[in-house]
Amino acid sequence: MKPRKDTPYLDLFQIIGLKLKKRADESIKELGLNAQQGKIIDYIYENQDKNIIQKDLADRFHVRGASITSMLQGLEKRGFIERKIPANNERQKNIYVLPKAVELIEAFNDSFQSVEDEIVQALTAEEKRTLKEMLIKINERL
Amino acid sequence: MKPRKDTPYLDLFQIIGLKLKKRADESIKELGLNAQQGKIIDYIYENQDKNIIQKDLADRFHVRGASITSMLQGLEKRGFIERKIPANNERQKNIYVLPKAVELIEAFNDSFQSVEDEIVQALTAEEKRTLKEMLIKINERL
DNA sequence: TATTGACAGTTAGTATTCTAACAATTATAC
DNA sequence: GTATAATTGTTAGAATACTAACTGTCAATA
Repeated sequence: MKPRKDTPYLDLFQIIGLKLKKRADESIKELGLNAQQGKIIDYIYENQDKNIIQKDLADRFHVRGASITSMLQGLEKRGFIERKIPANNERQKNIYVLPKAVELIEAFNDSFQSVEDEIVQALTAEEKRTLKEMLIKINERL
Repeated sequence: MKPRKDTPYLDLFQIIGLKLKKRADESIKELGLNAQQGKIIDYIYENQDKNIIQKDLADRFHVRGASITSMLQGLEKRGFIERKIPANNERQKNIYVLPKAVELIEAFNDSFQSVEDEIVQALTAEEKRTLKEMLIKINERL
């Protein structure tokens, strides 16, 4: 008899990832944004002094350049961010957060923190440390 | 100074989840299916003697009923599965895998197994056990 | 048994991400 | 210096999952 195929890690990561996405989306829904948009605005806000470009966002969030284009066009149209072509390289666009978005950052960071807390609520401090180490190790090698 | 907001677990789960989705999709791409379709076909194959209905798939894979309808319509049109309304309940549809799909199951299970192995490649047997326990605990409470 | 509510699945329309092909700019190599 | 290659971002079109509204069927109850 052939050994049963089983992929518990793959399955668990997929399911947990899906659940977290839904929780995070739900938690900032009232702000008119989804979790991905919130995370991106926060990242731009924290790094806009470093002249980040769209490619940096694509790398950080593991999505394609075309997706970033589409997302940022939406956020720009709604007045959350602006994009400026820097003087030294006309291929690029630097990204900046506008006041309308800055107002929201604290609120959705609080929301994300709640989801974060839910994830590890059942773990001891020791377990949390171990888990974080393993997740980092897995992510690095993937 | 206000404490820095930080959500390493949320971020790591999202990134690892995304990477795994892409790996799994890539690994069975040549079979003309994506990972989700492969997982669903495998699940149907393993459970078709239990008279599973579309709702079971929605629950197992944490997607909406409408998404299952759309996915199964596609798989049915391409000859991978069939759906039959059972005699005892005309609201439901039982799902069965057709030979065309059965042929592929072994191939994409091998592919999924490779991705599974990549996830935990850098962990010891002890660490793997610990990780699995923690993931299960997290998933249960989410 | 008639009404009401729950359940299973579908449809229409929206949002997000993807791939592939492309344009424009900058870097590299000869 | 010029041709070639790499980089950055955009567009068009496809795929997938979502919500909300809907149909039809079954279950509960009064």
